[in-house]
Amino acid sequence: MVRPTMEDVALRAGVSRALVSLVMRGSPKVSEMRRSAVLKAAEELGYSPHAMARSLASRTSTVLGVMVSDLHNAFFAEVVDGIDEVARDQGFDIIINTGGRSPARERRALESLLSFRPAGLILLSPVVPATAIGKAAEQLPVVLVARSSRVSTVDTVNDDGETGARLAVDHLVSLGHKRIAHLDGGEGTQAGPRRRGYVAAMEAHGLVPQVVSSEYTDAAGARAIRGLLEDDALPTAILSCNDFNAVGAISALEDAGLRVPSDVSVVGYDNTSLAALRHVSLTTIDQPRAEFGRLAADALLQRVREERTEPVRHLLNPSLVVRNTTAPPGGPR
Amino acid sequence: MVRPTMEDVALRAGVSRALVSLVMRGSPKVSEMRRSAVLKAAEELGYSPHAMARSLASRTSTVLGVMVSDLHNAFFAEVVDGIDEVARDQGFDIIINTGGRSPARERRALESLLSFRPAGLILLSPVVPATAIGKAAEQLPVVLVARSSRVSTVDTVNDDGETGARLAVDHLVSLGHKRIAHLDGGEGTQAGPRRRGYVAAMEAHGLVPQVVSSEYTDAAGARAIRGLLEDDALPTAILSCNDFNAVGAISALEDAGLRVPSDVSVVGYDNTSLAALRHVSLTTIDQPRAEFGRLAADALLQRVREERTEPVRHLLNPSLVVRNTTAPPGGPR
DNA sequence: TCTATTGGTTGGAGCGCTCTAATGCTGTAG
DNA sequence: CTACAGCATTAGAGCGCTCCAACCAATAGA
Repeated sequence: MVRPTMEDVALRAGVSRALVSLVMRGSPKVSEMRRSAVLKAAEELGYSPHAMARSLASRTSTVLGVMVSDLHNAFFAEVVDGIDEVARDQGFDIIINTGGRSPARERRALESLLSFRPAGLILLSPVVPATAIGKAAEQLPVVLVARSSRVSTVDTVNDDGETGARLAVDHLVSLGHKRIAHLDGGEGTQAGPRRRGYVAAMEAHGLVPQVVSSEYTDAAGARAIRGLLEDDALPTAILSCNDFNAVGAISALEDAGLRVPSDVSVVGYDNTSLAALRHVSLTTIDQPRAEFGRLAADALLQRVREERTEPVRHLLNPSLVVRNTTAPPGGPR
Repeated sequence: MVRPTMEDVALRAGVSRALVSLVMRGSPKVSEMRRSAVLKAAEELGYSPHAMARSLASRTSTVLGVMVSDLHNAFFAEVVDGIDEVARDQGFDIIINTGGRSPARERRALESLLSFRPAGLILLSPVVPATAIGKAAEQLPVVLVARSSRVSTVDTVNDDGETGARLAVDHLVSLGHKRIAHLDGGEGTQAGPRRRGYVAAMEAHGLVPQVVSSEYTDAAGARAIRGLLEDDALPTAILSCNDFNAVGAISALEDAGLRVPSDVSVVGYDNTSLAALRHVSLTTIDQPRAEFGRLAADALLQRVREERTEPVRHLLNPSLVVRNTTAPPGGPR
């Protein structure tokens, strides 16, 4: 249970600790003879460098901290894939932590991440107050994904929710829909842009927006539909704030004896794996998630290397994915 | 961008570095006066301890490493919740890393985790070879979740797949089903026990098992059903190897004009959030995921504290969750 | 022959912290 | 008055590593 140190390797290879250090860091100024002797000794002892001691001594770090606000959401998994890809490529490791959507837990997770003194931090849709983010940004480079910031030392990567909502409305209008309601995401991240995009697109088509208050869950989607049914205000098409909400909406529509898409069309947002299930087969808006991760990691590494000081604000274009929950009003011909 | 050190705090509070160290570790042998002076200085400077330096100096760690084989699977998120709960409770932090189901990436993730010299390691359904796990277990306590091991220094936490499959069969039989097929998980983890449990339960009821080769995806579930339809061998009930497979099966059944559960009953396995969606509302087998995490963390911490040396093998009982995809054959009365 | 130069190698300081042993400082007993 | 606890406090070594300056051949240039 006790790992060998550089000293042990040096002793075994008959060289100095400093030389072992050079070999471990792949320095070119080591003779081939010594290098192989050191590597052999390291191999035999099962030695691997102590990341913390290294980073303590070098006053640098090859670790990027990633705070995932919600591990349950597969959305973030794909962003992490993108981050990981770029990080690994550039010789950085990542460590992940999660706050479970609770500000208190997230704060703790942040503290924990910071205590490792990583080279930089990527926060995926954080729920902590902006001040906490600002404080972290004073200590190291920070990149935000799926949350905006005005702090000039913080880079951000977001999708263009307005464009996404417009794509959905355009699609529905092109099918012939005129009465299109939006089930709103309330306080959720990105709910604002999506709502604004929806309203703007409706008005651009000369249609009357109908924003229905809802949330990012399937229960909320179902509830919103039941409300519309009671008020006799059901439109011919629904644009949900996200896929979960859309699936809840579909379920409530079917419960009421209505068919999707013959009677009502439904569009989700996010293109989660859920939407792709044949059983659901939801028309939705796709965000380039892995690209989010890649851009975030790129931006962070630029800051780490001090190649840039002015903030970057990535706004990525979403795209429409047409599946089987949208059709012309009155059903497919 | 430069964080204050203990020295800075000491200077500001007019005490020695050692005293600051005592305060930071909550030692009782510090006068109230000095303590508050130190805390005030720390607060003013925005000081927080350097976890790596601390662990280097103390030769101990308060960090638990968690390797999640697949971040895309929400199953693991709930296990992590359980781990986090226990760890936090006992003053430990967790750092997460992922291997994305690729042995090579996972190996690297493991190395990275080890380089932080955590107090212990929890591996969630790892895909690396047993030898790699054994090697890690020589250096620190290791607990495996959703994967078994015969190494005596490694603890394991698994669900009892045989019992779970039996619960499902019993449920279907009690509804009156006699022809029940199992869509098999192939090489997937836990597929074996589930298959064995299914076969044993069928035989216990005097019924003929029908194992259909499939996989842990919704496409595979659909494919298996299409095969059964072609062969004209469709039973009245299906036990899928997991929820995704079950949803694929349902979708293929509906495509063929059959109704679930009137014509065919379907049972999933895992009780993922997918199963709970009203639109799916899948009868399934629930595993106590958070409990997995809690038990894993408990077991690990026991090893870390050297309270135990003989291995622990937790085998948790799953439970049946009845929703709307099962009914008596011939439809609900 | 003597001095530069080069490339490989090494000792030692120091990163931010913990921990042990020693220190100073009361207060009380002998 | 000295002795000795008992407590709060501190100096200093050391955790495993990096990095700098110094060092030491061996070769090249004068």
